Amino acid sequence: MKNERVTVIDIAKAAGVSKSTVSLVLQGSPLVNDGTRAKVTAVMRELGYVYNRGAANLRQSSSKSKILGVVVNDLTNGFFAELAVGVDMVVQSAGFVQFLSNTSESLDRQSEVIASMREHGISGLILSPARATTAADLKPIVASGIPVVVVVRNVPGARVSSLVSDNQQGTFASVRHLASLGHRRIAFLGGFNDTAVFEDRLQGYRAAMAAHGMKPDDSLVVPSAPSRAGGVDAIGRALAIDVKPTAAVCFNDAVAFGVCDGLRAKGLEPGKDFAVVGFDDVIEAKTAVPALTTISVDPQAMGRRAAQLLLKQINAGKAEAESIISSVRLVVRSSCGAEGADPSVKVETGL
Amino acid sequence: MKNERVTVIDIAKAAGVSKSTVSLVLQGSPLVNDGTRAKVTAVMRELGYVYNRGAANLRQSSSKSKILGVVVNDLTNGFFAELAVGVDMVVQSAGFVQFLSNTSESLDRQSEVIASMREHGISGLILSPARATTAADLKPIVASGIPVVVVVRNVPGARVSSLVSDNQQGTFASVRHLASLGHRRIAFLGGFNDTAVFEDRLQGYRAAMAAHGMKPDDSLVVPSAPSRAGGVDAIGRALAIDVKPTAAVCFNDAVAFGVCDGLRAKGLEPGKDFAVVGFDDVIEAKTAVPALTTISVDPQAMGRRAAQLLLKQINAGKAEAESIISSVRLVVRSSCGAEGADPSVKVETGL
DNA sequence: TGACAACATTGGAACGTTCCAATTATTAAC
DNA sequence: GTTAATAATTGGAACGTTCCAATGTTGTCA
Repeated sequence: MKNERVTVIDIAKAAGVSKSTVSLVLQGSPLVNDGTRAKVTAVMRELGYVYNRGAANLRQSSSKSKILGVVVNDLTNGFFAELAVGVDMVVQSAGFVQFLSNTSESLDRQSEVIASMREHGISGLILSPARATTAADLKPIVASGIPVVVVVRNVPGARVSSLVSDNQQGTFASVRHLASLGHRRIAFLGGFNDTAVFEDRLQGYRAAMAAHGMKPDDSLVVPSAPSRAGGVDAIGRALAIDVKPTAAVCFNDAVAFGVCDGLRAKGLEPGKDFAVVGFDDVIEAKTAVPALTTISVDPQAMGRRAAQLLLKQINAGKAEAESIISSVRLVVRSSCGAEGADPSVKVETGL
Repeated sequence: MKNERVTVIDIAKAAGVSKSTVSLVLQGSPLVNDGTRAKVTAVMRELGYVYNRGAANLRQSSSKSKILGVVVNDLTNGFFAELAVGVDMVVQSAGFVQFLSNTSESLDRQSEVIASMREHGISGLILSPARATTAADLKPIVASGIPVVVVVRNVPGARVSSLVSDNQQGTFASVRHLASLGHRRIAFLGGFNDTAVFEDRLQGYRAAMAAHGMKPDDSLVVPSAPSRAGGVDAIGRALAIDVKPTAAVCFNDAVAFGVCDGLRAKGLEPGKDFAVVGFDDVIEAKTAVPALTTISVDPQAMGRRAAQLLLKQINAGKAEAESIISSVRLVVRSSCGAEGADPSVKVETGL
């Protein structure tokens, strides 16, 4: 009972039909008589038959393996865990199963796991790329014709589909909200200024500043590491300029928390003496003191959407690259000093 | 370049050897001449050959598929995401790849994903079982001889290996710590009293109470839903008894947060007027106000350990069931009213 | 020169499935 | 009662690899 696999031939013998008929039953073909189908399925159950997809894949085109690859850059980050759960939902209900691997931002690991997944015959890949991933890194898998959907971070120049959140819209909404509260000196704090995400968020900030009649002032833009420590640093520098800001749009929530720390260290109360807005809506944003006003991106919905897009491409048989920008919404809490003050600026999430 | 797979035969032709030799190279056999090996690998690189593990698995014993299954009950919970990352680390460095699926506590989904993974030929399974999983649910996969390691929650009666955290030791340490701070009336709050985990934690609590000369008093044990709302409820009932407790060991961190809420609602300040200890050390425990004193279980280390155990069993070829209890440690913060007061009670994590 | 290792290489069968073309059984039509 | 059409079933080749037994190639020694 332990060593011997039950195969389609064993079933055939026991049911008194040929292996071809069993195969037909397995695929739910309408060609086979209802009586035989019933007998065959009964025998399968009785003998404890387990379908061997490996063997099936060998014969069929590899795009029918019913395996997806999911590669994320940091699974310890709640954002990506949620994303993975979203993917998992639609993957499961489509009868697929997913390889999931973590790269910890390492390009080498990323290449390795993608290669390994290819050997196992994935029919598509969802990738949240490690930092500094280039189109060249994706070349092999793209050339093989396996559909790829890149999420969260774009890979410029790669001929793959992408699904990123609307960074510009996000910071635009943040600035608009702060402006509606009367702020005129609004800083943009944190983030490495050599990344595409930074560029997008900064652009949304600048557009909104212009749209609300504030003249551009680059001394208000203070990059830093996209971390809590970076936030402390950035607010320190921002408060050292001539005409001090009264509010800040931060690169992400981690920076925003750091900004709050830095403000308190200078005797200022975030949400009261200075308005702070984050980006991401991490779990702590809700429970922190003060609760953080931020841009929410609903990673789980993004995961679902990415999986749907990928499955569509797999079924279509050809990878027509498609770019989707997923909308975001402003969540007003207390760190901006106006809890629930301006619900009109909410941008609804798409999907 | 898109449709045609490069096979071992193509390599053989191009390199002027037989497919058998190419296969030998693939397996790193010492039989093959260094010159030929070099030529073959060169040709493989040149033609962009991708090893087809599916075909290989067909020929080999299925325990060499280099695929592991990982099934968790709730990936949105940071605890399990960390666990998965731990598993991923050792899985990757062993050259394996993992299927990862989420069951959302659904037994049906759990059965489905395990069946699906079996069809894909996993050589082992790490399972964090959905609530109410029984030995019968695991029967098919256990009978097939595939090694299974159950983590976090035990499945009584199943002949599988298990790795759970030391629940008894955890609550024992909590009580000891509270006793060292002078508390005599210590309650045990929250948790469904029909689960094995509840039983374990309660037992540790009782043992410690006895060990520190406090007589058993079941009115101090107040079960509830293992959630924030359950905690509010439990502390309400606990404060209604004759001789009120002055401290509580909570079933988990969620309950502990609820207990803090409930205390404040009654005008009591947690950490000052009443000592609270949690269990799990979720991320928010550090940042909450007051920061939660709790029992930390290091899920990532648990994941690594589970994966190592499973790989060991796969390599051994036979599944000798093995039970490991992973030690935990008390993290003293401010909710117990004694930040850093008693470092001597720390229990070091194993591994 | 022949015998014997040691080393390299090889053809073919096997793994469990799908797919195709071919076959048989059943019914319908004239 | 023959033919045509439909329905149900079937054997065998194929998928890309591994493994086994067999073969070829050297070199060494008597």
